[in-house]
Order: sequence, then structure tokens, then C-alpha cells
Amino acid sequence: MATIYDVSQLAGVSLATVSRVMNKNTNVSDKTRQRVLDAMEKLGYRPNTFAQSLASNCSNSVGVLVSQLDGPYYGPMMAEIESSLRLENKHVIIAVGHSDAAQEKDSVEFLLDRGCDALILDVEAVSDEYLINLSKGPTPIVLINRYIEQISERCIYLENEVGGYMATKHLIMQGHRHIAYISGPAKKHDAIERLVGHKRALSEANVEFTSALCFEGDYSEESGATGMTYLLQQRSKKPFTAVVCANDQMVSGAISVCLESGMRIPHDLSFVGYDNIPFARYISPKLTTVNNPIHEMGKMAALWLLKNLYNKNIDVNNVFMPELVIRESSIPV
Amino acid sequence: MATIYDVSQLAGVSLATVSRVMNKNTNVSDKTRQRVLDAMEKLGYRPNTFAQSLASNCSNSVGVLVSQLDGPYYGPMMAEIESSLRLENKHVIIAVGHSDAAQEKDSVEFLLDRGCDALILDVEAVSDEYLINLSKGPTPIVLINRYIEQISERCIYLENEVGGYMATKHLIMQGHRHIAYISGPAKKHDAIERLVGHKRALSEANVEFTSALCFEGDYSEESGATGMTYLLQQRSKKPFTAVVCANDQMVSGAISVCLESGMRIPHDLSFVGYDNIPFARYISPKLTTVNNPIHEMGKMAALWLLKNLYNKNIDVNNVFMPELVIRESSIPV
DNA sequence: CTGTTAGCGCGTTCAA
DNA sequence: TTGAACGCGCTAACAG
Repeated sequence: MATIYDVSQLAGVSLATVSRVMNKNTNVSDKTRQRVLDAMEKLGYRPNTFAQSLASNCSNSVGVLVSQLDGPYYGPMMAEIESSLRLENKHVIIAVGHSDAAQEKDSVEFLLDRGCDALILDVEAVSDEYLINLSKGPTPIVLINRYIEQISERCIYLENEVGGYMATKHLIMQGHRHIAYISGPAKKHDAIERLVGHKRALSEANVEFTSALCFEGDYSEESGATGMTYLLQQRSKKPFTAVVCANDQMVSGAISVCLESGMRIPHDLSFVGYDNIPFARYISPKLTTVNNPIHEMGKMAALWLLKNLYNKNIDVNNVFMPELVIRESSIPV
Repeated sequence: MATIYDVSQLAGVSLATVSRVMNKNTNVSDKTRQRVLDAMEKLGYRPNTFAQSLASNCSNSVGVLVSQLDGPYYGPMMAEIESSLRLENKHVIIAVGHSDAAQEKDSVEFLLDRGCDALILDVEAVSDEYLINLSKGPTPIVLINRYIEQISERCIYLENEVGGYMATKHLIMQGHRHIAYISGPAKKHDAIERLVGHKRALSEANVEFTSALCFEGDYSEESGATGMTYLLQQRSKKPFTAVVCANDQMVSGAISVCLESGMRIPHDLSFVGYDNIPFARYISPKLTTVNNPIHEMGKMAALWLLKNLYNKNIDVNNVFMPELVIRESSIPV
């Protein structure tokens, strides 16, 4: 591998000059620059990123920590982050937190040790204090899917409460009054917020929240299925005509249980989901759901960094609004 | 940040000794070692990975290049790769090739420039020659989802042809004789192989391959839908009782078209998919499909590296066998 | 506009 | 078993 030294020799200039033309630096005459460029070309020179990082204390890498990599959720997000950053020649190092505080912290340490210039975090288990503290450190962080007031300008998030409201409101407007709910894990912020929105829509319509009709799932298809099984048992005592689930995967599991027991959807039961994952439109019936622009949020996190860390001139907005996508799984009573 | 120098001062030893206890710990007296360890602890010392990489020419990072990050396919693979590598304190840098030769090459360059110790590649557009050549370079590569004879020991792949055979064979054993096929892109190796397997099952049963009943899709739900629309038009001239799709997403799109036109699945038409994506069991009807152990292949690629690059003692196997998963979308004629 | 000179933090001889 | 010294390839003052 040719080094900067080889280039300087061939071009008949000093190391510093070569370094200058590499870093877009001003103050190099066109002739000299061209000589250097030619020499680089001739030698097939590629800068050594480790040496650059060591000397400049800047790695051009950003760490991305997500809860999980599989599932329909994080792929699109990662895709946007990667492509946005890649355009500016930054690279992304990934780590997975598995929604566990210890693993999340461990991953943060890991990424920090790796010399990332910044961190994009989608973390659920770690405390607000930890993150506030982390944000005071030398390495900038951006949070996706989480709102913390003290560092709100670093948060890219969805108005989950509004989405929860929309889902239930939609059913109410269709005449439903008895609405069951399968929630996400009570530990997760977004799950809580979505449920709060659900309750707000209920109380606004003067219908009482029935805790017997609320099941806590874990966002998986499976828990949607078990939740539905539970709800079906309740149904004789506590009838309901619709169910909203805190994400699409749980709707999917729930519907499959209904179908198996011979029910017809949406005639016998209306469903509303959340997230609008790609499959939502291919499930039968096509899901009415709340759109979660997760890929846009990923992109925005990347842009935030480009703007605030690498000084690109970009507009960023932190808050995203959910939107109701009405398809076929919900009909008037 | 404390440096190795600070540690050496506090411990009252030289730089070299500190370096020794960090690496392999050879030839350091227990007392000295402990003093150094204590000093590290006290200072909260963390090695600078750039300096390590620069001096040792080893980055402890591996580059992973995939065709895409979204979709149901690559998430599980990435998850396994990340966790396997992370266990050994290696980190993964991701890049996306978008099934385009130029972008794939560009990404390889990018990862190489980044000083990756090795590359895991899931590439489709780039030529065999390119990869063979790349494998002769200083940076080891492993291929996922691709078989190239000259570098077969570096290939982790699925017997796609066998899977294609299984899917169609299953239908034939259920009495189907007229079977339509929605293939993947004719450019992609796996798509070709799956189709070859289909044809083999057909000819083995003495049924002729009807090109009018074969539609080339692109692996997306959408193309499954358009493929199905096309096939339905053919049906009056060329009747068929079953269709096999080269992946589950296309089945999903195809089934939704049938459902919309009032057909009942599987009574009016049997379907078999490929890949066994997580959603396959939640779609209605539950998909009969060919299992593609993509996550295991990802893990195996990581293990391969651990074995061959970082000298871990691990057994690896390169070939994976598909398995038929019979569910509800296919029934006897 | 260009060259000289220190480091950046660590691995690795070679002596002792 | 330990230490001194050099070098990895590059950036960033500081001179000129």
C-alpha cells in the first residue's frame, strides 16, 4: 500500500502538501494540487483511515444501536441511516441492545470504545438519567423513538399518543363502543403512550376503559395470538366489537386466532393496528393501521448528525406525526 | 482519556509492559501484571482502537455487504452475524449493494478502505471473476448465498435447486399436474436455481413445463400480485391448480390478488412459497413453504471468520439444506 | 503557498 | 521478565 510519503516523493512535494489536497484544504496552487492528484492516481493511493483517525481524532463513523435487527421494524430504519451517512462517506457500526439495560449500556461502551464520532440510539431499557448524562459526554448522541425533555433537541420521535388516539377514534367514529386493546410491554415508552392515546379517545367519547378488555402483549405475533385467545374468553362477559393492537404484528397474530376459530374478519370483529409495516397491506384482510414513518425518522437522525456534527447545512425536524391508514380490517358496526 | 502512558506511570512500569498485559499476557510476572491491572482500573483506561489498529494492522472489524437492509430477509442474518462477532469483540460495519454491480464494487472498496479484517458478502450483481480475484487479495472474504466453484470453501450457501424441487414435488405428490410458477429475477442465481429445481420435479413426473404458466417477478409482493394477475388471465387457455412462487413475499402478493377476485385459497388454488419468512405462518392461509435458514447461514459466515481469521477452534459447514414446511396453503387436488 | 516538525496511542523489536 | 526506542500513516501547528 502506498502511503502519503510515497505520494509526496513522486509528486516532489512535502507530506503536508499531500495532506492538504486530501482534506480539501485551501492554499494549494492548482499546479501543485494536480501534481499530487496525478501521483495519487499513479500509485493507486488510498488513505489509511486508522492513521487519519488517530491523528485527527475523528473516525467518520457513527454507531447505531438498535433494540433488534430482525423483525419488520428496524430494517427500513437502518437502510435509511446507512444510505444517508454513506453519501457523506461516513460509515455505520451496528450494535444490538435487545431491550435490556445491561446490554444497551454495554453496547454504548462498545461503540464509544470504537471511536465513533456520534451515536444514534434506539434504546428502551436504559434510564433517562443515563442518557442525559451520556449526552453531556464528548460524543454526541441522537435518540430515535424516545422523547426526553432535557435533551429534546436530540430526540427524533413519533407522537405515539396521537397515533393511539387516532386508532381508537377511528373505531369510535365507525360506531364502535366496546373496544378491546392489546398493548405493548408496559415497560416500553411507546407502548405506554399508545395506550394513553387509546384511553383519551375512549374518555372523549364517554366510554369507560375496561381493564378486562386490555391485554399486555410484547409486540410479537405470538403475544397477539395469546392476547386474542384471552379476549375471546372474556367476550361472553364483556362483549366487544373491535380490537386495537399496539402494533401490526400483534394484529396479525390476533387475526389468525380469530380466523382459526371460524370468525370472519372484519364482519365479526374490526381490527386496527399500528406501524403500517410493509406486510400490513398484504395480510388478509388488509390492515387498517397507524403509519409509523420509521424510515424517515432514521433518515432524520442521520441528517441531524450531518448537520450538527459534520456541519452540513440541512433542515431537520424532530417530531413526526402518525397517520391513519384505513384499509379493510375495520368496518362500521 | 487515559493512555497507556498514564497507566505505565501509575504502575511504575514501562509502556511495553502495559502493552504486554493487554495482549496475550505473555511473560509478565503476576505481581507486575496485577499492578498494571490495578492502574488501568483506577484510571478507567480504555485502549484507543485506532492506535491499536494502526500499530498492529488489525482492526477487529468485519465488513458486511448485503443487497438490502429492509425486507424480511436480511434482518435475521445481520442479527446473527452481529451477535456472533460481538461475542469475540469484533464489530461489524455494514454496507448495502442494492443488487447493482457498481454499487456492490463501490461498497467493497469502501469496506476495504475502512480497514476491515475481512468481508462477508451477499452480492448478486458482481461477477464470479471479480469475487475470485478479490479472494486473492490480502483481505479474506466469505460469500453468503452464492456458490463459486473455485472458491467453494469460502461459500456459505443453500441448495436452492433442491428447495425448488421440493416445493413442486410436494404439489405433484398431492396430485397437482398443472402448476404455475412465479420466479425471481432471471439475473439472480438463487432465482435461476429454484426454477431449475421446479423443472426437474416437473420432468421427473413427466409433466411438461409450460412457459405460458411461468412469470418472472422480482421477489416483491407487488410483482407477485402482477404475476398472479397475468396467470389468472392465462387460466382459461392454460388451466392450473397450483402455483409455486420463488419466495414468500410473492406468494403473499399473489394470494391477495386471488382473494380480491373472490377465490378461496387453498380450495381454488394451492400455493407454495420459499424462504419461510417469519410472517409465513401468520398469513392466511398459513403458507406452505421451503425453509431457508438464512440466519444460520449468517451465523456460519461469522463462525467461518472466527475460525479462519481469528483462529478460533470451530466447526463450520458450508452447505445448507432447505426443508419443506407444510402448512395450509396447499391441499390435494 | 509550501515545508519542517511534532505528536496521535500503541505494538514490537532488541538489549539488558 | 522488563525497558528503551522506533515506527505505523497521517494531521496540524509553526515557520518560512
